[in-house]
Amino acid sequence: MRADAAQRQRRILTEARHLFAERGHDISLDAIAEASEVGIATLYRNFASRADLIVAVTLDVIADIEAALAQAQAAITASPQRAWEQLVRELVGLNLGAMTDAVGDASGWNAPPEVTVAQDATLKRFDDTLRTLAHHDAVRSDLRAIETIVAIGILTRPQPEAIQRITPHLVDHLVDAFLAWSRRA
Amino acid sequence: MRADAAQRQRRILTEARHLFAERGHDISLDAIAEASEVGIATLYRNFASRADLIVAVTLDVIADIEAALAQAQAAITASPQRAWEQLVRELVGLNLGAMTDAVGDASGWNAPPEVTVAQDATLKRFDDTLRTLAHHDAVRSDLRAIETIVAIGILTRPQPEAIQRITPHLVDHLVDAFLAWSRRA
Amino acid sequence: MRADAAQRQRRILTEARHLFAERGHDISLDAIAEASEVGIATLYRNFASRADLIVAVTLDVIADIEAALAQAQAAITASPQRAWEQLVRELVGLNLGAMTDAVGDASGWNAPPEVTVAQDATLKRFDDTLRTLAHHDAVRSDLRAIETIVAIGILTRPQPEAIQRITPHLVDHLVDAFLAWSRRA
Amino acid sequence: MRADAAQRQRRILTEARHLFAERGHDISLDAIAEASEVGIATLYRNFASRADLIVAVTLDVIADIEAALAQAQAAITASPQRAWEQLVRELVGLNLGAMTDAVGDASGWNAPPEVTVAQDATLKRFDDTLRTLAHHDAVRSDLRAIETIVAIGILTRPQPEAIQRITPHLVDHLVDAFLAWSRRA
DNA sequence: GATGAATGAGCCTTCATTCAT
DNA sequence: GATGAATGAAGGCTCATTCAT
Repeated sequence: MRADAAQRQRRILTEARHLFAERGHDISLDAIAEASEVGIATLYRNFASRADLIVAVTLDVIADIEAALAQAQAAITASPQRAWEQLVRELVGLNLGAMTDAVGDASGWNAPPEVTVAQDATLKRFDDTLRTLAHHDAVRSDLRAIETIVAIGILTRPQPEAIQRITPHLVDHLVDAFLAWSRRA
Repeated sequence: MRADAAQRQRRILTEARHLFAERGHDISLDAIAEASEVGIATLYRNFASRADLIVAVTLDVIADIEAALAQAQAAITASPQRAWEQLVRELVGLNLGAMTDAVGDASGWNAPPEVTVAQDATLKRFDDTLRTLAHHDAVRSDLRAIETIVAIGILTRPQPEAIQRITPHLVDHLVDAFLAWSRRA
Repeated sequence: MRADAAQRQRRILTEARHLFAERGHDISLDAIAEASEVGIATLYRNFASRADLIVAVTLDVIADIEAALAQAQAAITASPQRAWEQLVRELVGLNLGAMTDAVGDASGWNAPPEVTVAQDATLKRFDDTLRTLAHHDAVRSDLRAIETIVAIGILTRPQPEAIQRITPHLVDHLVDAFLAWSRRA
Repeated sequence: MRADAAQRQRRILTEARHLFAERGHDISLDAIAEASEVGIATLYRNFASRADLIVAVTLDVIADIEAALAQAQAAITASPQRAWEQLVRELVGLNLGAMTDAVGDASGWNAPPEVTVAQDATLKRFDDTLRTLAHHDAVRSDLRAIETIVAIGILTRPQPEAIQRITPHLVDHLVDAFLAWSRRA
């Protein structure tokens, strides 16, 4: 049952991340539970509150950012330019915007220590990577990790489906624009 | 009496637009009524439902886009480049993102005819302007009005205050990036 | 409608007081709303939270205590002994126990200022009355208002109905016991 | 193994009794299980429902009342007065009020046969004891066992901590009052 | 016509109870 | 037999919308 439970928790987390990404932050926990095919109380056993669930999803996203960073760092020596582009596209794929959305009821979301600690560590590593990239002239030297993350978050914030349908390539274009800008001295 | 009523409706509209921009789409109608210094029932007399209010605000925004377009068109002869930049910055000032946010419960928002008609007219005029600008090499020739509008909407979507505090110039940078991209052949 | 609303608020308050007294503190707000013949949201319009409703009921009870005190003070000159007994019996009739019960989830109930202010004023007046009574040898000189109130609260705490049925006169006896004790030097 | 199981059941029972006494009737079964250092399912294996647990605790209390009675009966010959006072103080120490509280959701608690049988037996023995005591002029002749039990239950009902802090000796005083009353012809 | 009050549906959360290992 | 996990029903509370003055 241990394995079963872990798997279920994973499913809830994944489903939550999907739904935050797809339908924005005002998705109900009931909806997440249903999508995960569990009762609402099971969701609560795994995540003690809505805030806790958001924290868990955030940590999950941060872990993915870490992974993307590691990959990028390994790729720098081969081609800094390509490593940077890869990294950005990887981050775009993570739906960071969904978290910006989920986190920000525009009201005060005070990230708990677990999050800020992980966040700070990741941002530090990211800034290190950026320094190396700047050294290789792959990015402008005044670019900061936090800016990059937030920028990608802004660009990938969940959109009403209608909008996505009408302008399907727009986000790609904006990412291109950001990439171009990020490289300018 | 007529004037009084019109003024009141105007105030509600303005206040709603402000609040959508400042506090995002989950602002309550009670809050809007209070900010407008009218009873909730008066708000409902003027706008039959939340959706209707959003429609009205959207039309208001579209009117402002029209005005910005007119201004731009007048300025093209003097300097197409400057006219384009001015137009974009004007649109950024309109908080288009607030509407993207208000409209998009991500769920099905079917714009009513009034909106699509106005929208289509404005988009047409916008596309005309873009054509002229492209002719003067002020923007890339494949840029479309809808893309521009949505792009600026994405960039100016209301952010959690914390994020604005941490990366205060980011939106400006992204607008710069978009401008640069929009000019490339 | 003003009058109507005030009356409705009064009805909710009264009904809440009754139900707290009859069924104890874990009565649901839905039940109170239903007994008051209003929707749950109306209850919430009048009392912003469960805590607020309890506060209101408490203030209502305190007002009744004040009235009982005034009556007692007027009656002292005629017969201190009778005045004291009257006062105690009056307080017993107020169902103070219901409030002890409602207030005390055993967890921390921090009385808001409105309550403590009213409480303190009433206790002060009560202690004055007790001093006068002690002076006339109608009560023991070491008796304090707070003790009296709490004692009567304990004696009149809502009981399971079964218990009330089996020992119908018990509370009267306990009140007699308290009265006798209160008079001993 | 048998002994182990019995001990575990005993521990749950004791812990439940403690927690009912300390934190009132709205303690959760999870909390009781945790305090007993068993899983919730184990608690359920031993006591099929919350009601059953309350029954068991009640029987446990009744057994303690029996013990107190036996002690009292043995002490009567030496000094009826002292025996009576001892008995009352013993009963006060049993936290009968916690049970009144746990039992009484004020809603219909229909004591199951096991309880009524034990209860009736104990009440009978208690009434016998009272008769003997009355014969020795140690208590009033119209005092009944059920009244005594319920009275002590009322006086020892768990109070909000704040109240206990403010009037620490009150329960003692009320017990004194009851004792005095119980002796009057 | 403007207002405050009323309403029910829906959300987050807890808890007694059952199930599967 | 003991355990942790799963569940649904219910409670406190909010909000878009309607009603009565």
